Amino acid sequence: MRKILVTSALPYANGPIHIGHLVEYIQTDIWVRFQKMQGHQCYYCCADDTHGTPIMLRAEKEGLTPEALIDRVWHEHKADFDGFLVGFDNYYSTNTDETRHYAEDIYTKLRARGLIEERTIEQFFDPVKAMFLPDRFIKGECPKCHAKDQYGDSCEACGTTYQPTELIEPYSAVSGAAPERRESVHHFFTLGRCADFLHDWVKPPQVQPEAGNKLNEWLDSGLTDWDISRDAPYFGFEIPDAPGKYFYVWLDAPIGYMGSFRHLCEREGLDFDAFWDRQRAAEAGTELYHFVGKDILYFHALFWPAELEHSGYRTPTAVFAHGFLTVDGQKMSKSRGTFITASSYLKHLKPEYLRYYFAAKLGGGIEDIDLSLDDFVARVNSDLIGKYVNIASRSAGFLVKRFGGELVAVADQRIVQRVAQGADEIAAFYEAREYGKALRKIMALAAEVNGYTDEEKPWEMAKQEGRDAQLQLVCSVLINCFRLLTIYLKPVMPELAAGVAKFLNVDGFQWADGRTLLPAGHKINKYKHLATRIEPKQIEALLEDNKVNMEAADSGHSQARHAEKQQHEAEAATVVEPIMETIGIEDFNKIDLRVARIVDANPVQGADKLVQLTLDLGGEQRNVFAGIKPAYDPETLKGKLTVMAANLAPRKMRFGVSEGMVLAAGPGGQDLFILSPDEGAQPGMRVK
RNA sequence: GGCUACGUAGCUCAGUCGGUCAGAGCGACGGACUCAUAACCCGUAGGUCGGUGGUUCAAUUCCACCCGUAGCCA
Repeated sequence: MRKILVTSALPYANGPIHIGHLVEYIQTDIWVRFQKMQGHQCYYCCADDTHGTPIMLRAEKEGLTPEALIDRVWHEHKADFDGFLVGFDNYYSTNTDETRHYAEDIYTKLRARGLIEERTIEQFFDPVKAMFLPDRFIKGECPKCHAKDQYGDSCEACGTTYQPTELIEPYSAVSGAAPERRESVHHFFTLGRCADFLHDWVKPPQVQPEAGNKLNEWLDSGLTDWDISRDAPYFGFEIPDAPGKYFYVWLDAPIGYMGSFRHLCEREGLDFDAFWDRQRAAEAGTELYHFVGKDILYFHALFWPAELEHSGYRTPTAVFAHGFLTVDGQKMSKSRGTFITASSYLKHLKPEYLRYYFAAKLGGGIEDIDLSLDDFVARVNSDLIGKYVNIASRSAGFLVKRFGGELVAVADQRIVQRVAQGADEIAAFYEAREYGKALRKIMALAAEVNGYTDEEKPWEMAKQEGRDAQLQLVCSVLINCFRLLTIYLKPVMPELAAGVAKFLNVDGFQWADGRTLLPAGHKINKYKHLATRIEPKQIEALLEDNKVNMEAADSGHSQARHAEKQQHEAEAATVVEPIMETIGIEDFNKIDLRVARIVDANPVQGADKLVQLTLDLGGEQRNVFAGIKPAYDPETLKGKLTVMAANLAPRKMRFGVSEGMVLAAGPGGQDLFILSPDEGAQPGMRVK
């Protein structure tokens, strides 16, 4: 049995969890669930990252103490993670005694080894707020392209990077005051002296090959020492032997992994040292893995192992980096509504759909992944509902109605063996974080099972005399295959798997259960829908929700942080059609617009885009064909109020006569939005 | 600017340590079926594998350069 400790990067406690963050937590959670299913001892620890200037200022702005702010955000984050079935063994905070203890411990040991140096540096100081300013809190004119209001580290207009001291007419983003330059003593971790160790360490399997390239680039250009202290006022841990100096948030963030695990150990009586002490960990053979975004590799694959190595702790077994998330091929955008927060997603859609889609896109590398919304809907619906769930749906009815839900033995059936034989390959894919390959394999097996069903034709057996035994066999085969596929999918879709366990009348699923089958005589329960399809409307509503949310969203500039950069997206200008030539009121009045109720809506046989609408105008009913099928499911339109052009000449179409036109906006396809009047409007009312 | 990735069918992506590897899913089209959440099954899709050169008997797969996209430059 392996003994494994796994972490995801700590989310910063100044903003909500969004789907960009979730890539990592879902990726990690799938891996952890897989390890647990294997019967390994595996712990998943994480925490909120709570320190630093942004938190301090944010709390002040909201009239809270930092402690109150981080407490509130902790509960928000925890609820989001619970909602997405991210099963931490412990979700903690960095602002805790445990984390303080290890921060001080590591610092003290590094210092004893002569790896901490004090140097005087010059920094911008805000005379009004009486505080030193991080680069991000200084703004000014870009020295190169002269764009105004650029941040202190880089220009968003021309992309140049520079020192804050190079800004023209700098000002404090906190108070607006002109900053002064002041000297201060800072503490540095002399990373440069760890280069030899890091050269050896930074390579597979500790890091992925692509990550190794990047890290070597940094190594080869020489490591500069790392400034790990900040001056008061600062929300964080005071440095033991340096009053008024605090640990920089990035020093104690990874140490939060230790703090969180320590807390878990206290609670469950685990041996902390067996996972962290260099000697003890080597003896115990424990493993330590960090899942992180590629943007924070520097911290996790250079600073962090160097700190650990030189303070007597074990180094990570591996750091697994992943890429960023784009939505429909572009950075998440608030104006498009694709900056989707975890909580808003959960209001509209099941978490496991996103888990499935991310898993389908994830591999072991550090490439970015794209959430293509159309593809998301199509993939979830066709893979999960059409292929996988359908297997249960098309066999359970016969079994329950005809045989009291009782199964017969199927071990000798070829298709069952085929599915069972996939287990090792799929397990290897999960282990290597090649979830996309795992799911491809699982769905290929599901397709084979559906093919088997079509060959056997159980529905014919059901109608013929004397073929009961055959029918029961085929359906037992299908249920057993469905069970195996569910075992394979469980790391990705734990809740669905739990539903399947109930349906199949079993306790639950471990990976090893894939080596056995349901025994003859086992009875399953009546089948109820295990999952429903995603309607395109749900996606629209989700995007709409997040467009509204943007006002409340924080500008979120802070230190480099997973997915944080994605908040700086450029808002793409929407192409607006030119306004047409001016008309008089008399021209406008020629168009008779009426409120109409959609009393019936049906797809048109033989037409891809048309929906046949029956519209009630108060007194009369109209038949109207509207080309809105790609955007609306006819079912969802029934009963809605909308607006129609009522005096448009009837037009004969291939499918009948259209007596008017409903009003809709948008470029077409799925991006089509029909108008609807506010509450209180009645069918037949004239719109003017 | 330097560096690192990526650019394969309408869409989302596999794949090639150089030679039957030009693929899958979705969409589309045609057919079949009706057990199933109009799901499932079968067939069709002719895309110069970003562009231009080079190496080679042979390149989508190696090299160079160019174009485009993303990221990194602590």
